[in-house]
Amino acid sequence: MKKSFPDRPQSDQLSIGRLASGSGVKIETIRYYEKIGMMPVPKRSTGGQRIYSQAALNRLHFIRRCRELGFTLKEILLLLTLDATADRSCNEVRDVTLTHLAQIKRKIADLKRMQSVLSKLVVQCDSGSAPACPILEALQPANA
Amino acid sequence: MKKSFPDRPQSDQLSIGRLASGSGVKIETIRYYEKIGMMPVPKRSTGGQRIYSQAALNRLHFIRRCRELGFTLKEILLLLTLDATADRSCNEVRDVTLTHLAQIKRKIADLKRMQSVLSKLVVQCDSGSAPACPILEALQPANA
DNA sequence: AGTAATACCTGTAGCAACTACAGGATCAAG
DNA sequence: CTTGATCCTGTAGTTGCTACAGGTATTACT
Repeated sequence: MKKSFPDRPQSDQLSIGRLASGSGVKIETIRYYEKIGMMPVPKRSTGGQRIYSQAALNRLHFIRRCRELGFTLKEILLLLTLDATADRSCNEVRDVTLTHLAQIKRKIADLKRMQSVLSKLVVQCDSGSAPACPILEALQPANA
Repeated sequence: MKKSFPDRPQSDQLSIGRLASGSGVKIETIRYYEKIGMMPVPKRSTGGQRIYSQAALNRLHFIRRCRELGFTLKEILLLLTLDATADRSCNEVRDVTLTHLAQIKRKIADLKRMQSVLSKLVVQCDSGSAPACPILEALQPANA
């Protein structure tokens, strides 16, 4: 009775390949996520291949976006479980995000310091005023 | 004739512990560096314990500073061999550094983007104007 | 229906740059 | 001479993947 396409049995039945191309997460990474418990264990075809639902795609999207924003998998798992818990978890989500934001700010500050140090060294290098390489000299413990 | 201290046999003879405390690099890390060829194989005492020279301390210092500036071990090894090669290696050192600087700039830009996205989300959260958690919603693929 | 080209499977090992044991041996000091 | 600190080797864990190898399933085409 159901007019299901043979190649796309149901619109919410996805092979791992489709899930990968649909989410921008590589196949190996999806299997890895399954292994470490980031993604639930999916159904299998009679031949043993993984079959995913739309919900899996949503979850993967969420994970990918969070990763792009620099969240660790642990943090993302926390966000996902908070999401499932629902209720007044908003504050906790906000806390996770704020903590993460603080880390980002620290990293930016660190990188800027590096940038400034290295830029100065390169400028000295460019001026060609030094007899030896000023970069190497600057990194030496002293002129021992 | 030499008035050498028993606990510091020669001023340039260092145990791995002293090398560690003197350089700020942990003992395990020093052994790891030896294993992967970042640090040369040191002499040993009759009992088999590692004995380092001042030169080893200098090298470790150099490595640590470069690490603090975000260079990878591979890059540092390159810098060290360039240093040994001496000659007109200054340009090559400059190239390594410039490449690294470009990477740093890219990282800063990425982090700033993250920061801006996350900050906006938290602000929405703070306003309390949303019915559900705006952070989680924003990360969802759509309002499916 | 047959066959070839994909796509998928499991399991393992590798990457960077360490860190953390376990289970001993050695060394310095009282 | 004994205690306690330091050191030894070797292995496994961390994070977040990626890359095989060697085999099975599915799909597309004729």
